[in-house]
Amino acid sequence: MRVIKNVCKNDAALPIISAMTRVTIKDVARIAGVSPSAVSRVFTDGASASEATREKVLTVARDLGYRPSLLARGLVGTRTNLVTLVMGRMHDPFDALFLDELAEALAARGTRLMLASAGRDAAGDSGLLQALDYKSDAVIVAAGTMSPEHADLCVRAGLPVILSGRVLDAPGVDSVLADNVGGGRQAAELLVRTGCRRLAYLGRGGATFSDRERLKGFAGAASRAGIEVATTAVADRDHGTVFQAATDLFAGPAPPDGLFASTDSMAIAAIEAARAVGLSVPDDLSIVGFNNVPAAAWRSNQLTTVDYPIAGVVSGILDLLDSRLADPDRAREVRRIPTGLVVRATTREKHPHRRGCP
Amino acid sequence: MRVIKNVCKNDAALPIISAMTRVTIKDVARIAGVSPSAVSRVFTDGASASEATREKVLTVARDLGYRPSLLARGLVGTRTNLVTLVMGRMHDPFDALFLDELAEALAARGTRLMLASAGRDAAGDSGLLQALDYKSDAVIVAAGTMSPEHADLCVRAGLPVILSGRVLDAPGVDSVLADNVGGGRQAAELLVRTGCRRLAYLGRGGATFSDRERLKGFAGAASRAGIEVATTAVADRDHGTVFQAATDLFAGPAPPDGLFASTDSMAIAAIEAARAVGLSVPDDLSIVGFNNVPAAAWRSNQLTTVDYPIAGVVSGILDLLDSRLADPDRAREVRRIPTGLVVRATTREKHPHRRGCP
DNA sequence: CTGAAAGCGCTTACAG
DNA sequence: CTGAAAGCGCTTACAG
Repeated sequence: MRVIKNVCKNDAALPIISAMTRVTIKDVARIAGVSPSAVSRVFTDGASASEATREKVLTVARDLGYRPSLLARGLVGTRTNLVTLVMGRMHDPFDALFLDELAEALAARGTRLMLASAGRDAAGDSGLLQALDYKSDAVIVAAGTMSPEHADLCVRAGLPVILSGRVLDAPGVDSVLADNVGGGRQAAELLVRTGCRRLAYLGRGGATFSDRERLKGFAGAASRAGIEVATTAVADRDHGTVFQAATDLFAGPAPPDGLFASTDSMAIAAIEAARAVGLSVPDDLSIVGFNNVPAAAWRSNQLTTVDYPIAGVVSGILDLLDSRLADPDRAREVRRIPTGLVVRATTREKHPHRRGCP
Repeated sequence: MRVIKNVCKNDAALPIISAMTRVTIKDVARIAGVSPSAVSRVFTDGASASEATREKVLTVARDLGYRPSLLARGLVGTRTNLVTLVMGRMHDPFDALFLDELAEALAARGTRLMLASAGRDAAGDSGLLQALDYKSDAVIVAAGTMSPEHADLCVRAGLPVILSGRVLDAPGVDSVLADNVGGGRQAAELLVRTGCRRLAYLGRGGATFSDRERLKGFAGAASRAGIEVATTAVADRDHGTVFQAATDLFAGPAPPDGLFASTDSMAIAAIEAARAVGLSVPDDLSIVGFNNVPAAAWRSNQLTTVDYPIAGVVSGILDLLDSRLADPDRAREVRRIPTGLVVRATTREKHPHRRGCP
């Protein structure tokens, strides 16, 4: 390798990067007339280096186009500034919103992001291993169900695990999530308040953590109002499947007058199903979604929904990341970010049945 | 560090990973009674090791929970099996579809994916630098506009650059993209064929590479049919902004009877605008989108659109990646993947004005 | 097939 | 403030 160094001279006025040959700390040290240690210190925040040295090194580094190898740094250093995110397939527009916000926030603080698909193994443990293999500072798990065993393995290995959107009662494993239970409650209270009496929940049949929590909050609040919730479960979150399930529900023997869907995507499919069977929304049927994705605001949907506090969840994750890195032994923390209701046109005005009351 | 090794004994029947202490190749070598080189060979495909050695090493490695450090491997080896993807903000559902497919395809071949936001700098050069810093096998650029200078820098440094959705005429820089021009042509031909005569293009005003190409194909085919295309540009791709622009266009002095939008998202906003101003789609106005995102198929949209061949583009990228790694000096290649037309309900039946002809 | 040695590019105590 | 030395965890020629 070294043999061909400089065989191919630069012909342009660009940094002197010979083909295939990386500029190393030694090159900079040699040309600047200092030791590699000195160069290293100049590139390390808070390390001691005289102004003269700093200037010499910086100049040479710039001229040579030197950049410290993150691989070498990671190998020897204690922190890599790298975080691994375990995600599932991004089948819902919401997933992109979340990833976008997280990626942006991490980039803003100079943290690199590596992706690992939860993919085949439900536990997403291949993602954890990948995080370990690259010595990630932490792994953020936003998909699948993590087993306590795997979580424990990571924590022992010194890899902080932060769960997004799910909770695991394992020592050292932090969680950040939207207050799904609260959001479900808000949905139920809105529907009840606006006169709905036959409430239904359209969800994944408990297939995901969020789905279970949202139903719990919804059913709980409904129950307090003396209403029992009918649930419809759909195996696949695909639009067509949900549309069909909703159509069956609406055309069935006990159609609801108030529906809460696990996600906006499902709620939108329900709106279309309502139209298909000739139900008027919100006159015959009120619908509430969850997430507040852009499509919820579209003119043809105007979906009332529970707003997922993405920014809050993301900053919660960064917060917990910092805290955990600062103190690896701190107690686990679960942070639930409050949701808000965004009332649009798929629910009725307040108190329609109280019209005329004082 | 080493001092605390084994201070905290394992209490469970899990691999022996002492707190904070990584199992290294030396540990495995020592316990297996072989040299580190031997262990390395066992973990290297196609390296020579006797069956006895292999078995011993593998057993010990499993018991100890040993995994080769990718950092160390990357530092010393010639390939890292790591690819960096430069993406912009994921404001369109399409972005998630693409990333999802790419991530899945890379994972399937055992390649790790690192994310770099194009973010602030339009050139996305920070992403390139990040790719360099981690010794990525290649960088896939799917956002922003890359300057020839930066591309050249990467190629010189031995970092293959693969452009997705854009083309750059620089040596060694490969590209894969949907045939935008062809797609635009298909849209125009469909509209003309179904009787539209006043064609309009709703796009980003040439802000992106795709936008320019789609308009080019559309306007070219329209021109061959003797029709001049009116273009409407929108600065922000936000739904509300597009809705307003489309409303203005439709309510303006020269409303079109056939509209081609740069993306499905924009086309859907246009559908809603048409409804808002009382235009009937497709009777008064035909609309064609681009991408074929899930929402295009929704009952309330039923959007006729040009299908973006995501799978084809992704496999093209992997293909070019392999080729480039196998032969770094090969000529640059631009691969355009054919698009297809998905005809739904926002365009008319064929030849409505020829009704009665033989 | 196998091990000793050198090296990847960097940082971290350690003396000065 | 500075440099020599050791080491991070691995692989790659090089002899055997």
